[in-house]
Amino acid sequence: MFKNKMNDVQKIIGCEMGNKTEAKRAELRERLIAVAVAQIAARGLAGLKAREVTAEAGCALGALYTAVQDLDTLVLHVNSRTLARLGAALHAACEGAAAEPEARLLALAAGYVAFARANRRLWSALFEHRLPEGVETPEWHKRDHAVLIEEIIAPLAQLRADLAGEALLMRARTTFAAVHGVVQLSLQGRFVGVPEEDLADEVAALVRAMLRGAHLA
Amino acid sequence: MFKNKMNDVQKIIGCEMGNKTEAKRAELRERLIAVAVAQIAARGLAGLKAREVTAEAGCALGALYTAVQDLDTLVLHVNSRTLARLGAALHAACEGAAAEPEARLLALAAGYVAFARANRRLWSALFEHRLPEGVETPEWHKRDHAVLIEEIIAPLAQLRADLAGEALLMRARTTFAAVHGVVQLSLQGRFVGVPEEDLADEVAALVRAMLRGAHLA
DNA sequence: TCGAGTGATTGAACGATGTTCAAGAATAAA
DNA sequence: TTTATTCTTGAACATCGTTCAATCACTCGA
Repeated sequence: MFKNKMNDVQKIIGCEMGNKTEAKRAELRERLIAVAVAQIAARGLAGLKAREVTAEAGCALGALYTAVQDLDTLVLHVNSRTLARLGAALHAACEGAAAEPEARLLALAAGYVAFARANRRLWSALFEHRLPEGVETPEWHKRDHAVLIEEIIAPLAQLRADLAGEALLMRARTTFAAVHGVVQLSLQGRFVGVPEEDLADEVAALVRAMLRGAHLA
Repeated sequence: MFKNKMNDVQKIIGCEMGNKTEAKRAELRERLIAVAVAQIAARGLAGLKAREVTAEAGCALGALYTAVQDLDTLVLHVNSRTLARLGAALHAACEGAAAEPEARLLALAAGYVAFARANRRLWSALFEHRLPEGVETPEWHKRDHAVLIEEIIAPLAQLRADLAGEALLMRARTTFAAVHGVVQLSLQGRFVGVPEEDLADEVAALVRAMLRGAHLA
């Protein structure tokens, strides 16, 4: 009866699964994610529909639920892709700047603004999306968020030799969150947001103010 | 044929409408808003359902669409109530602080953090809610957002005598947005957010850094 | 007071949506 | 080839917001 039944470990590792099945499943998942990226980029997170994604990916509606767990999980995959691209953009911005920590942090903030403007809907989806209450974000996706603060830490450490470890990490998070807040309210077109044409200047002014303040701490 | 038909102006002013009808309509709207406030406070914005709201308010499902335009419009009314309470809280925080502008801005930020924590879901709804694409926020609701930056302007003007008018307003928006960003990412429990127990301290540190930086501008 | 006219209320119906599932097809192991 | 297992399919289901024809309540002039 259990002759051909894989146990849980084998399922997870997938070592006994046929190559054809495995490959097709992976390819379908890839296609679904690519289509979802396109849909969110074109019509926003709320414009992502299970029926449209599967139709465009060339599979039945139900196939989505074997390729990925959920429509929510599909969004997480899309967000992971976006975070990877954002991470690359921030890394490039940092590398391209002068070595002084002030210049690096200003370049990072400018890079963040540029990426958000150039990838509005995909960037918005990163923070619009909410899992249903009680559902915890899977670990593989949590880790992908690290790119948002990774590049901040080194230049911030140079400016704040008194900070290290947890305290430094915390200040990096706060710095990112402050810049992010200005960008988000502006690009959402909120009443209290800064007009988009002034966004870059205001973010630069904010970063400079934070840096001068930090310097004297 | 048109003997009893009110024209548009009369409709808007409502002077020819019977008192009973008018009163009932207003009372129903009030009840719906109150129930919606309770539902969002209890289960979040996503937990607001037309059928539950109307059932709890004691009216039929369809009545919601004569009392308010939309479920979205009902949320706007809820948000306006929340903004009014938030405005009062910020005003009180400002009044209760010392006269020095630094103390006032720190008190405002602390008041914002306290309100957000004490009214999590209602506060979240202020920024979670999005109107369908292409639908513009009505003017009456836009105005209610002013409370978010009103109290910031005076103390900020004292610190930055070089700023006035549009430039001052813009810097007030940026200051709010920066603080808001830190609070939002933290209370959402995002990976890059500051742990909630450190939120108050981090926000205070951010405000102090921005103030010192602004001082030297 | 009364009757016609107007708008409000009702709840069934509609369309859209995410998700499930039984049946059939495809694949892998024996 | 045979058999067990998994994948695929698309109809069905549950749950939304919203509409609408029928009914009701109210207002106002006569």
